[in-house]
Amino acid sequence: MSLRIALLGLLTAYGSASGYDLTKGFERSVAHVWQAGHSQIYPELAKMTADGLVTVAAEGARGRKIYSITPEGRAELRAWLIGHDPSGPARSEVALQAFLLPLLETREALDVLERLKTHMEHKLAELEALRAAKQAASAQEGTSGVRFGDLALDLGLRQVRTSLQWADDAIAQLGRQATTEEGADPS
Amino acid sequence: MSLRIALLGLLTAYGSASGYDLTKGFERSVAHVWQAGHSQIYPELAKMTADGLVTVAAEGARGRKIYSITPEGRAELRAWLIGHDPSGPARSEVALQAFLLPLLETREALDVLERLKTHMEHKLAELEALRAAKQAASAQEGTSGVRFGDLALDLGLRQVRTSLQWADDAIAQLGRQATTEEGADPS
DNA sequence: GATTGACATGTCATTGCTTACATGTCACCT
DNA sequence: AGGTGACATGTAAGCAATGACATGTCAATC
Repeated sequence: MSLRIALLGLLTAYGSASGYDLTKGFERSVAHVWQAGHSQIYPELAKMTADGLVTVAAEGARGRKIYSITPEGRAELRAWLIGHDPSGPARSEVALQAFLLPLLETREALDVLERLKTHMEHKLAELEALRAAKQAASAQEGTSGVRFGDLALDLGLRQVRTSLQWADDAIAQLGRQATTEEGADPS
Repeated sequence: MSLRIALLGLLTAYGSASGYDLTKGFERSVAHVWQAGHSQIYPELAKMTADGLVTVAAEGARGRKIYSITPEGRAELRAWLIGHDPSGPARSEVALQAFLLPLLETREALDVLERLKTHMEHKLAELEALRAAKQAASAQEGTSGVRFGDLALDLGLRQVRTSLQWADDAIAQLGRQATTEEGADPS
């Protein structure tokens, strides 16, 4: 269901777009919020056309099909935004690793945490680059107010920073434990 | 793959357990980290038995099968913890709603944010209850140090708090925008 | 003229996951 | 004796998602 919504949202933002454009859109702006490859997008667009949520407005060069959203599509999107209670299945590989970490020896656990931290630093850098790019783009036009995707980007940035902090604190905590263990048990 | 890991992890923690026990375990402790119903767990246990990662150690009353982890299973779990780079597909319905929020009118967007906030407050309460229960349990025994699931619970709590903060700030920001709009356009 | 690479759209097999169906045991209460 | 509800294990249909396969156009470079 959510894939449909994401597509309808992008289509609203773009006015009209091809499957290819939307695939690129997923790689860029929405990537940190929802993911989908072209092999999922093309069939979904076909289904949505059959359901009357989008239409092929025009066909361009190289078999390019340009979709645009229909009133039914707009209604569907609106209804989801207003009425949908997010219950997204909590599935996080990072959290799972964190959960199981005490199964490892302290040294090994520290290594894993360091790797996780590096990973998060990369992600933070990506998101900050994205924000910088957005700000540069919006400075050119005189647009003001909250723009498409801004709130989600802010949320993403905050969450990555929180995760980083957690990793730091977890490393410190395990580090303390390791040294007291050494002191208590100098084998 | 991650389901296998979660099962191996729980099995290590419990020593040995039936499919039913593991299903309950998913509802309780791991719920905020990974989810799975019994219809996914039973077949997976069968496959893992075939692959030699677990064995049926005993059969109890009511057809109860008690599984325990094998050395191969332990190795698999260890290898994943140490070597797996978490790349978990970023798919969050909350973030998607946040992303698309500017498509709504300010008033409607504020309503959605309030609902999200309530939702997050419930989740926060759940996690805090879980933490309280854990602390009570560990106070009875004299266990010290970092326990199974503690780090993940801490991460979860921090992330929910961050999300709540974000919601509050987003509400404030949209609220300001709404009042300036009224002032500029008193139709 | 040939190759490279971005553009552009699709299918298919497999795996993961959800929901519903289906069956049966055992303890306790009435 | 019958009902309820926790215990216990499975199967099957169908949707969602991934990764690999497959095909073809067009512009620019070599």
